[in-house]
Amino acid sequence: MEIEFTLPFTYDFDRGLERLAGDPVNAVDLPNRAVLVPMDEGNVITIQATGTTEMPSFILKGAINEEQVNAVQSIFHFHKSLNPIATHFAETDHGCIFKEHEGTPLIRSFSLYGELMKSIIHQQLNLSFANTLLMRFVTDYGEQIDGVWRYPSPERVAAIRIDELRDLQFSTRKAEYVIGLSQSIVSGKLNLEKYRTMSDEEVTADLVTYRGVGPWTAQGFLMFGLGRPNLFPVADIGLQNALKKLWKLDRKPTRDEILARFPEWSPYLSYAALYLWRSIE
DNA sequence: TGCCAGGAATTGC
DNA sequence: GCAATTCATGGC
Repeated sequence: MEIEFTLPFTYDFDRGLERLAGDPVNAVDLPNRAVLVPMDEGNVITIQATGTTEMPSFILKGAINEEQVNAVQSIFHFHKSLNPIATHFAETDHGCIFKEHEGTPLIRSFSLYGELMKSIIHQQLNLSFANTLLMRFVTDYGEQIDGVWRYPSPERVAAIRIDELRDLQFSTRKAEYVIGLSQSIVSGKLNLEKYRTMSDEEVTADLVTYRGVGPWTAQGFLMFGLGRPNLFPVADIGLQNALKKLWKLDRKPTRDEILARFPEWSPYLSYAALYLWRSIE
């Protein structure tokens, strides 16, 4: 199945793609403006941009049914206009960062489980080393099919011994978190799909009961896993550094200084966070 | 070289 | 309860 379509709103696919390219697990082809999406059903869908930010158009190839087309359109935020977000930030008068990233979508992760594993692995590590660790995890235990890496199944990870991950340079705790969460999924206690219909607060309250998941990880999961628009991980070092730069401070902003801006950015806190992250990449 | 990194659990008072 | 410490190792 091959589909061509246009979007009736501003959409900066290239910026969205740049962000996806920062994750080495993703199969992104920046020069050709394309990305491969591994689907749960086993096939791979290709999205390629053919238009511009102002006149976005795309070719979608490889879907096996209408449901997959809808799923992908939801993942990429093709289904709903981004214009209200740009309008909102224009009115809050917070400058150049939000204006500059106008039309940049929050593209969801292709796997809820993968997003959770990635978040755990990224905790408290510099991005470079975190990505090295993540790629070791995926290449050692996952599989590459049709040019795209897939995360291992929770079943596979649940059976890993801690010392195997230690050999990949995971800390003991990080190994325990990754394996333990996978075991909870295998047992049926933790059901990530169930979160899709729950509120941000309900998902957070449940997620943080699991060892290895704190507020930062829960908020990241909501943003990038479920695509929720109104979260801002105040504990995030990257966001603190981005605000330090934006506000020209000689120190990182305090929690209260950040919280004071929430009313202006709400209900699009996630986009404020996304654009701030992009501003220091 | 020493501090920091897109945190969270554990310990100590 | 809340602050300090620990985890682990690469990056700069």
